[in-house]
Amino acid sequence: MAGITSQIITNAQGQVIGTLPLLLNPSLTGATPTLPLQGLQGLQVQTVSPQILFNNQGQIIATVGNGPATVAPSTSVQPKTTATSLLQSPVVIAPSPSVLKSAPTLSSAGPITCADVAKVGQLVNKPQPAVSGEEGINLEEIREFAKNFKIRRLSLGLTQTQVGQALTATEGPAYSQSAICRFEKLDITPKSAQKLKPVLEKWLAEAEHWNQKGQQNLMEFVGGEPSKKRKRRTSFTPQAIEVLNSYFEKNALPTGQEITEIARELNYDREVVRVWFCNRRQTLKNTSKINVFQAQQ
DNA sequence: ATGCATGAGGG
DNA sequence: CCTCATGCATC
Repeated sequence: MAGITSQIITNAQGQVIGTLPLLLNPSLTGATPTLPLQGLQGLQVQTVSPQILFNNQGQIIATVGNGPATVAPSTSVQPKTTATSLLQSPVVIAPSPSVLKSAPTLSSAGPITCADVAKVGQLVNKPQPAVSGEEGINLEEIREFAKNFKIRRLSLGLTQTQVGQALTATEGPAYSQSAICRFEKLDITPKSAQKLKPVLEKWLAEAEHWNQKGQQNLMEFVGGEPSKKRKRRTSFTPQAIEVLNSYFEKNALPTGQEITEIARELNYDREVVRVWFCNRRQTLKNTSKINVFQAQQ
């Protein structure tokens, strides 16, 4: 059809609303992700350009502007992409050797920065204290990946739940649908996001690889096991929530005795009230961190 | 997508 | 007990 080289489709807000499946490039079989992309943040783009986005199940999950204006003939119109640039040739980056097998089982997720990758020759002390501690995480990189992850996940026709199940089935860190959701929304602390990123990146690379060999390989992988049961979630009444919130505003960290009193007043289990405060504080923090990412929907 | 629950780690 | 990272359960 059209041999136009299109890339990520973004809207005026800089949000990605569509992309192209990268299954049509013959030369990239497993060397696409986990690439040491430096200045370029466009690992999501390849060549080709269908106007319909469909997953490996043959389902159409999105249409890339079914109008005659989205994909202009020779005008690679670029609405307002904030970061992603389209300076990418049809050829893939490089046959990254063994970058695919990394085991970030725990923290210490090396804050590999663009600069570091560029100097893989010597690998000396990193003169970059910028990436350290709590607020030294590569936020924009994570943000970029989160956005990408979702697009590619959808291209594979997988739901957050399936990814979670697959992640649990595979070796390595396991995560749930909740985690996937929160990651995509960046409704987590930068630290968590940084830890999750390599895991998802690796998994996604493999998933795309299997997808090329046949969707069945991919699907058999997405198994899923039943799960354990747990205490039923307490549901506070709107009134109780109001009272709790008012207390929280006055004091987000009530003492044990105060908690006891509040619990008695509302007639809820003391432990439940205590946990409510804990969660409230945590939610507040995570919500605040979002501003750091400043990229919510 | 989000609320409450769980558990590990730290004091 | 708290914080934090996560997840089951539920909206």
